[in-house]
Amino acid sequence: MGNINIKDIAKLSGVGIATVSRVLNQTGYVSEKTRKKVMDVINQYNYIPNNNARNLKLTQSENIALFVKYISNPFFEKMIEIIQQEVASRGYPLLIQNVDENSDELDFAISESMQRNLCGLIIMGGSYSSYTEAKFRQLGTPCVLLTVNSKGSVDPTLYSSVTINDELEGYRATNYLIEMGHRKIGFLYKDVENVVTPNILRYQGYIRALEENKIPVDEKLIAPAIPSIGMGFRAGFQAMKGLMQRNPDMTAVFAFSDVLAIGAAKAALNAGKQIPEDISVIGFDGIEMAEFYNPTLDTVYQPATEMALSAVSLLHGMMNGERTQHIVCDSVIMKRGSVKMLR
Amino acid sequence: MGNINIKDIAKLSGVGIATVSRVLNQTGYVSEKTRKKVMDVINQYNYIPNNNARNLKLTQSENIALFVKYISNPFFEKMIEIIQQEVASRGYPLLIQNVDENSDELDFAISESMQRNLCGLIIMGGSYSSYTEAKFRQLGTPCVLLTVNSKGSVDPTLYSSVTINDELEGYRATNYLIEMGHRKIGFLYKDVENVVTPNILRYQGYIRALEENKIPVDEKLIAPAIPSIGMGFRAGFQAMKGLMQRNPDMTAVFAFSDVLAIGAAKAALNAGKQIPEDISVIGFDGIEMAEFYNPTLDTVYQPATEMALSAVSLLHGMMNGERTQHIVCDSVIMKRGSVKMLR
DNA sequence: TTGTATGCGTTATCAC
DNA sequence: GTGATAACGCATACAA
Repeated sequence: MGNINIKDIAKLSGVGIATVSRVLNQTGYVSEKTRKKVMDVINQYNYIPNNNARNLKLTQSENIALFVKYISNPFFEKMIEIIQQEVASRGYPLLIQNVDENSDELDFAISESMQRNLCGLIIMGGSYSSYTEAKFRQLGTPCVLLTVNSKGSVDPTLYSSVTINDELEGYRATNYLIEMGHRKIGFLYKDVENVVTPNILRYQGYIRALEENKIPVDEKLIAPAIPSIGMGFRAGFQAMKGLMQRNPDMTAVFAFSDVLAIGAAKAALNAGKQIPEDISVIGFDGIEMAEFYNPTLDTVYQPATEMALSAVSLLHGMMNGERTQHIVCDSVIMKRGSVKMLR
Repeated sequence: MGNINIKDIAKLSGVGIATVSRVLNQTGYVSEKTRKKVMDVINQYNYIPNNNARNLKLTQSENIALFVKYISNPFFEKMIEIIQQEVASRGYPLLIQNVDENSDELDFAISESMQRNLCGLIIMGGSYSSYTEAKFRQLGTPCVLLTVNSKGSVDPTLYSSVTINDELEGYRATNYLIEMGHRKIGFLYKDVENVVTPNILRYQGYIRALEENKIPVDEKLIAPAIPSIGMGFRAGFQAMKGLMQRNPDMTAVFAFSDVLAIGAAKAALNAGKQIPEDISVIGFDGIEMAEFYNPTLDTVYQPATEMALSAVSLLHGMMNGERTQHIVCDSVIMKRGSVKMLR
């Protein structure tokens, strides 16, 4: 029974209800003697204050929430862990909420924020669209967008963000392949209708790199992973199979995520190809798994730790009245064992 | 500003506060005309009821929480996703909480449960120790343990559980290697002092298989992954390096998780060994990544989907007054490309 | 069918 | 130093 409340504690320790509250919250004066007396009772009965009542009274909770679109994305794992630790170290509990594919992450965040009186929130994943100024105003709670931004369509003082320059990094990765002598470069991405996500931006970077190098863009080389299979290994595997069939002369593949890249690599290996001898593969994200794959995968490494730390730090700052900021982190191309110099 | 409340809505729609509440909760009678009128105002002002107040009043929330020890364990990913979907499909929001390494998951759950008036909870990961009857009684909320149990030290009507038989599966995996002709079998596990976790049970199964087959247990072949490095790929990598140095004649390795197995495989590959020609590797869990590794990894596949579904189903049953249950699922040894028949 | 009044467990403002 | 007591926003028994 968790039915024991502050009134019970007050009665049991023979003091007033306000005194118990003071002991609990270390606010106001209370003599050492009564403090000890009350604490004893609290410990004895294992009393834990009810947060709902507390939050209701304070019209604000001490809860920070993390909304994650696609919580099973391995790239998010590390960031989730760090965010959790950082938030905890600042004395707040972290509520993690998965946002399912069909929900709008900001709408969901607004709803949850109002319902739970959140004091701050981080949105990770998601898309660049659907973020309107009205929504941020309605939210009215410090908010940090992680890995996405609003593309400048919203007053930037309404939220903070931590991102990378997806278009630029996609451009760089493609350029790297081109510099290594590749011309027939496949691209694996996730097709989401009418929604701007990081992978679309990376795709744009891919296109730009080709065009700047006067390499014709070939539709056949571009493979949207089948949405129904999701964004996992299997999607990369299937997409790569089709890609190889359509393009026997393809020498390299750029996948918009490491997970997709690993699926693609497996498909190539299964087809009897060697990596990188027969086909080069580069992924994106820099998840640990890419490092331990066989062969070790080249990838565009996003500084996940730094990004997560920045996000929490920005949020904490905003909660203390500091200004919003928009941080764009640099990625690094990890040149390892899966891209071969041609000729 | 989320400062708009039920009283405002009542005033704005020219009705009483109770009527708004009735409209909101679809309880009691309310004429279609006023219902519509109220709904219009609600939509217009984007009113969202305050959950803290609601939960406080109801002395119970509609929140189900999932406590995960080591949320970054890839094996948990899929289960988290399914649990989230299942819980949502039953109309409850799911709060996911990571339990950090140093916290006792049950203590944490008790505290959170009381603070938030949870109506049900699932604990995933964690250890077999520390679960006492007193704690479950204090919890007083439907609770399902997933992947661990209390080892019979607690009245089984106080909670439900969904597990596999870790000792037996560890035994089977080892036996499989022995049947394939291996005798020098390394074991990779995570050493946690004085705590019984699934990996200790798998270790016991390993020992039993050796003993039953009259294979001497060799301390040199047993490698605890360094705790400070964690349970990730890197830990498996490092542990395997030491293992290979100490045992040049080792022909097979059984890792207590796929993640550890992948790290170990990479270490073997880096040392110039072929898998499975020079050394066989088998993991545990059956994460998707094992299937897409190169080579495809043999593993003890845990029915993650089934386990997650069962957990939610049991919890839901308990919330409706049904009895507790203790489900032990069967694992399957996936025989793929990383174990070789010796001679 | 609708409105009023009470209490859920806290915190904080007062008096004492 | 301490103890009543009024909110916080909502659901509901009860009266109308």
